[in-house]
Amino acid sequence: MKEGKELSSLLGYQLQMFQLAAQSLAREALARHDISPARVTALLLIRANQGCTQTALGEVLSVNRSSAMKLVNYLEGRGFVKREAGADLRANALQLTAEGERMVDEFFAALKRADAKMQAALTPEEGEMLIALLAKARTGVE
Amino acid sequence: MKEGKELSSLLGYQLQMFQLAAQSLAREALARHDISPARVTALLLIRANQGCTQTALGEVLSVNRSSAMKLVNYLEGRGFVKREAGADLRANALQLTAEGERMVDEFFAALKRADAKMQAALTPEEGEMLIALLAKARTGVE
DNA sequence: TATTGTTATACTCTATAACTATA
DNA sequence: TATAGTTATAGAGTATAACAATA
Repeated sequence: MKEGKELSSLLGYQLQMFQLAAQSLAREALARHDISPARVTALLLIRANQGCTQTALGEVLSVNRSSAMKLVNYLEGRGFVKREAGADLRANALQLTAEGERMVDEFFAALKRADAKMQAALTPEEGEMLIALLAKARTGVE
Repeated sequence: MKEGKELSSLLGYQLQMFQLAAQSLAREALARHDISPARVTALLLIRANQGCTQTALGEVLSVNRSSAMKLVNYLEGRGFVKREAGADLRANALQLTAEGERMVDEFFAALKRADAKMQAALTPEEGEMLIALLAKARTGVE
């Protein structure tokens, strides 16, 4: 199957296609832990923002309150996250449990290995450049 | 919300986050045509590979035969694609209809506009570099 | 009044397994 | 035997709308 010049020149297309491959690698790397890349991302975000609310977490991940709740339900069910009472009694202050703290390091190491595979065809400099360009481009959209 | 150094340095994370923003722009750009970016991608692939099979289309898009079929059902229902008999009587040879040929140009123009917005924070050279790096990285995964 | 979390419900996308017709 | 398409069914993931508690 050819892609054609037009399709190849679309950033959106290259993004989508590489994301498919990247997702697959990340999923594979986490398979033995039986957790998805998206859920590990949530865990890493909670660790970097202890005490944050479900709504704030959802905003970063571009999902609504309802979906954020299901995400936290799952992480709580696995024993990685606990909901504590915060200053605002309406909101849950999210915290990692001891188990969550321990596992998040393992998950992150697995993602790092997947990351290396994603960059197999790139030099270290190109890999850094790609990460930097993605981060920079994102600042222009939000 | 902070991202934390670890998360920011993950290619998989930057990819996922930028993809969310990019998807949103592409969806917006196509909203008045009531079609998703993924379906337009399929249309563009069929145009670049007239006579291809559903299975081949699905492989490129990383979906199975069943999902590829639903995709083609939709495109056929919209009148953009027709299933013709090929040399292999088991397979459908996919072709764009006249309507499909006409609309695909409009869809592509809309995606081009979304693409420009995705690159708003980048110089033209950086945009080209990003596209090239994504394409190059992908070759190393497959 | 506005916001957080929650619940119930529905929609989209994709996967699996079994069937058919060709090869 | 193997492959392309099809069908029926099920599973994620997400969205919407309405409700309770708190701000």
